[in-house]
Amino acid sequence: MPASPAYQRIYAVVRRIPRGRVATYGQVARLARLPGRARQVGYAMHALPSGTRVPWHRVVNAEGRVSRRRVPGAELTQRMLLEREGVGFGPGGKIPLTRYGWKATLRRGVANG
DNA sequence: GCAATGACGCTCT
DNA sequence: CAGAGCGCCATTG
Repeated sequence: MPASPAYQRIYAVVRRIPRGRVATYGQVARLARLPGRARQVGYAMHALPSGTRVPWHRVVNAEGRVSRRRVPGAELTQRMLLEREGVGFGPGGKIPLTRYGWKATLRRGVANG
């Protein structure tokens, strides 16, 4: 069963995250035209199958940290994948979003900075 | 349909 | 900068 349309948009946005950068759940939600549904973004990530091509590991929370998950240790995997792409972690395991944050660019004629 | 859960974010202190 | 509280609402049982 295909994922919900909303999920498809979320995945589409996540796929646009460039390598070596990260986006926040809220950011992805807004880019997916689902403002305020940051939680659902996380839920969509949780619903991803193993072996997916969606770079879910490039999605972190607003604090620039890897969110705690139900399964301990899995967060280390995400961190590993990010470091492998060149994303650096600061003290406290926080990623400086000012440096590695994805500067989102909306398509479809939406003006961007 | 109802109640509980959750890979979150913003505001206030 | 760090911690606590409230709001958000789709998904799940």
